[in-house]
Amino acid sequence: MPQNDDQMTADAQISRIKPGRRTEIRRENERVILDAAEKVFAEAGFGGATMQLIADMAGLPKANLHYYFATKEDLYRKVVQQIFEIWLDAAMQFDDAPGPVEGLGGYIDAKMDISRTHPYGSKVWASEVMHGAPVIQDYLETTLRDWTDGRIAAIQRWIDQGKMRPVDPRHLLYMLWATTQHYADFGHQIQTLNDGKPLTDRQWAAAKASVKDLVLRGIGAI
Amino acid sequence: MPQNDDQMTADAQISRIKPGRRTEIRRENERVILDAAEKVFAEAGFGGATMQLIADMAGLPKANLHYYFATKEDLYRKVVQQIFEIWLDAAMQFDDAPGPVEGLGGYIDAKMDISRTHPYGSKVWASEVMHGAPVIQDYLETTLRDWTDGRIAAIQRWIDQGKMRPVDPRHLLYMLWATTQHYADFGHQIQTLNDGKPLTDRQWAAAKASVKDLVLRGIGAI
DNA sequence: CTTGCAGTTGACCATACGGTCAGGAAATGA
DNA sequence: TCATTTCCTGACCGTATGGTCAACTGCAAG
Repeated sequence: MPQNDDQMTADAQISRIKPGRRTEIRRENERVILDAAEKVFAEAGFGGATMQLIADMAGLPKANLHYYFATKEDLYRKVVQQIFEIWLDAAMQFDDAPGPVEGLGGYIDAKMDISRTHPYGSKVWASEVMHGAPVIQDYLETTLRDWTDGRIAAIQRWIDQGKMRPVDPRHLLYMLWATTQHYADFGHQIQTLNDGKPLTDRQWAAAKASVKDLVLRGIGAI
Repeated sequence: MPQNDDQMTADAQISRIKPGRRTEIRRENERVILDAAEKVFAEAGFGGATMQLIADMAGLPKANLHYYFATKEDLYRKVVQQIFEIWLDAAMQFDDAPGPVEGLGGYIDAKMDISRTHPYGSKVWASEVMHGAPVIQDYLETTLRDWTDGRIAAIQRWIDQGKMRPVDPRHLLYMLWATTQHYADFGHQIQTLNDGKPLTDRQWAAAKASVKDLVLRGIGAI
């Protein structure tokens, strides 16, 4: 979002905004390309995606993509990294929560929201992992592993404090990931089973409520 | 690698077995090709898979694949259909079960077993759905929809009979699919978080037990 | 205005891919 | 044995893809 402090009639003055025209162009184009790439990679897979398709969707000549991103792999890598960061941000919900109802409930809410707002990203992530994580293996082994260990400890603490039943924290986490991401990754199947129509706001709310209810009852936190 | 199953010794005698040599050759080769294709499609996606790769994995010349399967799409379609049938067979567990503990518990067991024995098939299915189900859309709209409606009715019956809490049967089904298939589709991630080693028999048993426990407690059937 | 650099793009290239085909090998039936 | 059908496969082809490049445009500093 560019800041338009004084929106005057002539754009000659407006063009002289803070971040500099050059940087602005670069940022905007990278944004457009990354968004197009995310969608195409999600819908066609890495192998099925073509630079031409991404270029068409971004409304730019193919050669221009290669000016901003050296190779197809490079572009793909940036897309996956971007998703990973969004995905990790949702994990914040977990921290400084007094108990499982707030911690896990908030985490489910956040992840369900991401499944709705970033379905393409979730699919790219899923596809990447399914293919053996060729470009994010190091993330899995460092960041994700550390994060997972930390949350398992947090859950174990809640168990020790008697705030929930003694369930295996690891498999509980897997269930959260699987269930919340399912609404993005298998969104097409869900839509087909919903008479071909996307879930309404009300249906999304019901989905969130169902997931939270099932999980929180399952761990005996309600 | 040329096929040299039985060299000169038993060749003449054994070749006169029941189903006819021709049919036998055809069946065996189709089997080998389908298995190789399932693995390659799962690991590389439809777009990333090449007929040459599948041929190499099957130990046959590429032209031979096109003798048995006209096009790449045709081969892919057969792979997906094969998976769909295995997947539907597991659904039998659901039928004529007196209550949710046997019905849902048995279904979870069956689907977890499939996730372990047919991880490639599960991934191909997931990939197909994520890409908008270009070749199995009709299956989703007919067979899968009918099956889903039937199971929802069965679950609702259990609810009406007071055998479980009143949860939304549809979202419960989604949770079962998501959770069980996660162990196949995200198997690489799970393995990475398990110190890079595949789950042992004991760990798989623990996973099954955790999933069943969480779900059956969640629906109040235990 | 001049110079220089970031951004833009049509045309082009080497490669790899899905698919074809002709002709040979092996099995089957009479 | 011979004729016919099925099976096998190296060589080949048109196309599409990722990537390159040289020429061009336009912004911005001196």
